[in-house]
Amino acid sequence: MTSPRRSDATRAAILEAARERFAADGYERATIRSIARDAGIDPSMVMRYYGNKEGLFAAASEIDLRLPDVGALPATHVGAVLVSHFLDRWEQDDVLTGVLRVGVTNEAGAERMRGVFRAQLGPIAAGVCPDPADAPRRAALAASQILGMAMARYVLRLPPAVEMSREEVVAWLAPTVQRYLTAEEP
Amino acid sequence: MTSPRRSDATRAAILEAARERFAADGYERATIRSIARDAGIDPSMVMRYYGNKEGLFAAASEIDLRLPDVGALPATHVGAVLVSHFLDRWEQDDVLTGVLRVGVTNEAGAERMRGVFRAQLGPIAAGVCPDPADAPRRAALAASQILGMAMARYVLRLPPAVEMSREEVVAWLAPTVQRYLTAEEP
DNA sequence: CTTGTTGGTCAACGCTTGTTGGCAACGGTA
DNA sequence: TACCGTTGCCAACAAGCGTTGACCAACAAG
Repeated sequence: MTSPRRSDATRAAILEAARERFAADGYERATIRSIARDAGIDPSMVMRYYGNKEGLFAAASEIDLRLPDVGALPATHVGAVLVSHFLDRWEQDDVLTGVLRVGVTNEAGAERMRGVFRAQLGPIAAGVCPDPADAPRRAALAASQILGMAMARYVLRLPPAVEMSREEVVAWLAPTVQRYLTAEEP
Repeated sequence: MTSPRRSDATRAAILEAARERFAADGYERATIRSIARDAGIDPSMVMRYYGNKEGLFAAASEIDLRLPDVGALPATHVGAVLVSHFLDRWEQDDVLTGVLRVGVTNEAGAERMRGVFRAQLGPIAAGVCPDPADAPRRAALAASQILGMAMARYVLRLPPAVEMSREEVVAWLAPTVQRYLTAEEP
């Protein structure tokens, strides 16, 4: 279909540099010039390939949470599986931290965050919670706990949150998420 | 001691405008010029009274969580009292949203956040948890849930989190915070 | 070989930013 | 009255920003 272009390597280098910069600096301080410098090309190339800074961010912030199919596993382990999965994703993928950072001061980033929440976490909640009608609420509760730990551990770096082991975090957070998603009442 | 200066009104106007701008826009997009315009004075006045932009932020981001004395109330209600208190504070005080926004992209903001956490939330945890040795860990867990809900509800504005009633949020989050602070094991 | 398309650099644009120094008006004090 | 520190505005600075258009080299098609 789409034949490979000679510039594909450059495009990829730009995207990679953009992801790192957005993750490390947020939207405003991640300048097109610094991204271009990291990618080893001229700033004007970024404009040619991605239109403007917003377009670049849109391209660099595609998120796939790769959430597992929770229908296939015992309903009592959903919390642990989800928490564990999110810790993995956050440690492997700069984009998550990037979008979180950007979403806080930039409306496009916040909108992207809401989209991911609705399209990817929503269905999970709908699949495991008792009454599908309040699936969104339950998804939001679970998201609040997971986002909060990501903030504490990877963005604000509160010392005790950073020092806790992976297993410890999972052990404490899993019951919470499990309850938010499946408990009949608060 | 310190006699009132003729410029106290101006200084206060600057601080108020700064708090609003930092809360609404974050550190980078809240410009000294826009803050001065809001305060109805010249940008150079901001420099004279607060040195530079970082100094202004430092002055505008003093945080007092006004946490209640948890020793005085039944240990089983700590979770509900804290969650309820934080919702109040977040809805009344721009500074909290401001520092949260700034802390995400600015190191000074993150440091301020860590300071508040250690000095104000830490003692609370130490006062109610079984073993004082892991009070910091428990405080971090509680903070992660509270911060996460603040993000979802007041910063990212995930629709379901915004639409939930205050009582509903308290009902769901209180047992979580209670468990993080007082449960013997995860 | 010529021609047209693509990949890439360079220099500049208009604008905004934080920050600085000069200068005029004010208000107590002596 | 004359004086001096305070308060405020104004104009400018250097630096950095996103963005643009002209221009050159490499390549593919005819």
